[in-house]
Amino acid sequence: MVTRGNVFDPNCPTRVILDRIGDKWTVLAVLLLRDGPLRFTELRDGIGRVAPKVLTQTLRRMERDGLVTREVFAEIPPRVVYTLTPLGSSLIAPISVLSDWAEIHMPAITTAQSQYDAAL
Amino acid sequence: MVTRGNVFDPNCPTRVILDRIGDKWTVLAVLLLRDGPLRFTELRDGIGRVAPKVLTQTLRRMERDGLVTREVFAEIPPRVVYTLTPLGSSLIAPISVLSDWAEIHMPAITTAQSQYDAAL
DNA sequence: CCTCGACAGTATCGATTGGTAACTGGCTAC
DNA sequence: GTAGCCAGTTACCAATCGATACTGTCGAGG
Repeated sequence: MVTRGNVFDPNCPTRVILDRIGDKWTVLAVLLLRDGPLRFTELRDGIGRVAPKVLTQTLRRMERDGLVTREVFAEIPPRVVYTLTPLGSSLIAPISVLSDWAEIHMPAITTAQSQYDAAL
Repeated sequence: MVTRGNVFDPNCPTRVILDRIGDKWTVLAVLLLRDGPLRFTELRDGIGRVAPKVLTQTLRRMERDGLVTREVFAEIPPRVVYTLTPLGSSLIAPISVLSDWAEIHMPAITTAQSQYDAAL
């Protein structure tokens, strides 16, 4: 018997974790960092349209959760590099499965939506 | 070459879908419905602490996305049964992987958090 | 000399959401 | 007769999201 949380217990921290790793920006950040460390602007540009404030919040949370490391180089101009930790890397597989699902089933969902909307 | 979305395109609907299926309540609802159809209160009680309004919103969204069907029996007291569609069932595997990850790595994350908080 | 841009963010302000508490109607059980 | 079940809805409030503007330091260009 392994020590293990239970997502159906509202007081269990897995609830928070599940919400955290299901976060849109977190998912995209993990997928981008899959191929190696990136800088702040590289993440921002890779994600596309994200306010810097929100990206900072996301990355700080991920750092706190032990998913990424944040290395600051005291240079001019400043350089900050984000790297996946082993814990963060272990998320790549589950998240890739999820994003694959989203990409593959997108047409089915959009048609379901238009059917639903047309039935009103 | 299969028609397929790209989560890194901000204009692609996969963005929305990724956010939708990563939603806390959606994940829990899918996991609960894995073993068969459930009624509204069964879902509410299974999830634990969710406001009825929020659960309704979640279920309507899932219905619109084609993940669940909503059957209303015009009885007294009213009875509404939610069932996973094949599309919704195809989400079970990815989501189970995610929730397993959360349950297994919960200790690692909580220790990472306390280390981070202690370092301030 | 003076301004412009890069970088990694912060500050500020609305708009949008997420969530809580209270209410609905029709019945049934106490 | 009043209390509760069922599946929600309504009114309201707090937290969050997102867009825009700004910071400080430096090198490059005119």
